[in-house]
Amino acid sequence: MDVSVKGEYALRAVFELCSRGASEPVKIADIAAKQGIPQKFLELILSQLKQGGFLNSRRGASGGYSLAKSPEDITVGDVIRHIEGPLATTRLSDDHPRPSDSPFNDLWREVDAAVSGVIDHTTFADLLARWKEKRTRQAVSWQI
Amino acid sequence: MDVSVKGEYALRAVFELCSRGASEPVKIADIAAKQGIPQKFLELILSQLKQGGFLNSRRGASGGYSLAKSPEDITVGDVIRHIEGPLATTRLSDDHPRPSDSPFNDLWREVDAAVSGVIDHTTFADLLARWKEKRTRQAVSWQI
DNA sequence: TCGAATCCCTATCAATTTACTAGAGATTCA
DNA sequence: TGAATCTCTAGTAAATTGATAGGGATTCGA
Repeated sequence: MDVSVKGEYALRAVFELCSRGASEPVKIADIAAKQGIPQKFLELILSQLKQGGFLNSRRGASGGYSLAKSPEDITVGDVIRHIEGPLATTRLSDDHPRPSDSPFNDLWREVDAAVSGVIDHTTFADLLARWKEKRTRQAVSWQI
Repeated sequence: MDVSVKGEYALRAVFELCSRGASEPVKIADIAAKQGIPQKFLELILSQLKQGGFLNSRRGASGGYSLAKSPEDITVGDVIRHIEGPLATTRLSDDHPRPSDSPFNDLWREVDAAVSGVIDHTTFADLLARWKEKRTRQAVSWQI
């Protein structure tokens, strides 16, 4: 699996929204600034995430984006696959076919399963929990 | 992990050499024909595999390529990494840095470990054994 | 109801990567 | 010697990536 910059921007944007609890819509400009993402590029990504049913949006003054699902119902795999398309380690195209009985087919299936095992079982609620726990551990070690 | 066409050609070429036992050097043209790989492209790949210490070569009439190691000493990971470079799911470049304490770093490490767990523990001897076993199972089911 | 703030949509683009191809040179062996 | 093979350096068309440009459509507040 290769996660493109765009893919990671999408994940960071969703994470940012998760980390703010539900509440008010957040402006693109705010997310862009907080996460260090080019704003115009982020616009495209957020719009795509909305198409995927991950986000809601509202226009106009005091508009912005908000989560359409709760963090425990969004997995990393969901977001990546929606942004990057299917995640096979080898894509078989019309131009580069591979015999259906190649010695590598089983191997690629194993790899794909291993990757899915991680990203499809990690929700943004998990990420947020780990993140918070990490931050508090750091805070404690500072005090010592 | 994304395996490029070039990467898979490299794997197929090594597999082809493994499947022929040791013996005589095999010509590029033969490997290309047997595996359906553009010959000139394969030349570059085989040369690169030689640089990596996987293959030996001999020029001239009756020349060709042969294995430099035995199949149980070559893993799929070795070959892919040598052809494709390091296999991180997200490469951090000068242009697209990520804070060293991003919430995703641990996740990417998990994914990389999961992938490595598969490809670094699969040798070409394994692939060959599985392949042979699969073929004989098919042969048996034909007879029934 | 006006207008400012925001999301929305389409188009374009430079740089890089990918998957090759071309052609000549260097070795080996018979 | 000369034919067969590997070796090396370029070049290249197509696709992808990571953006940018410039408006248009909504919404809300005053």
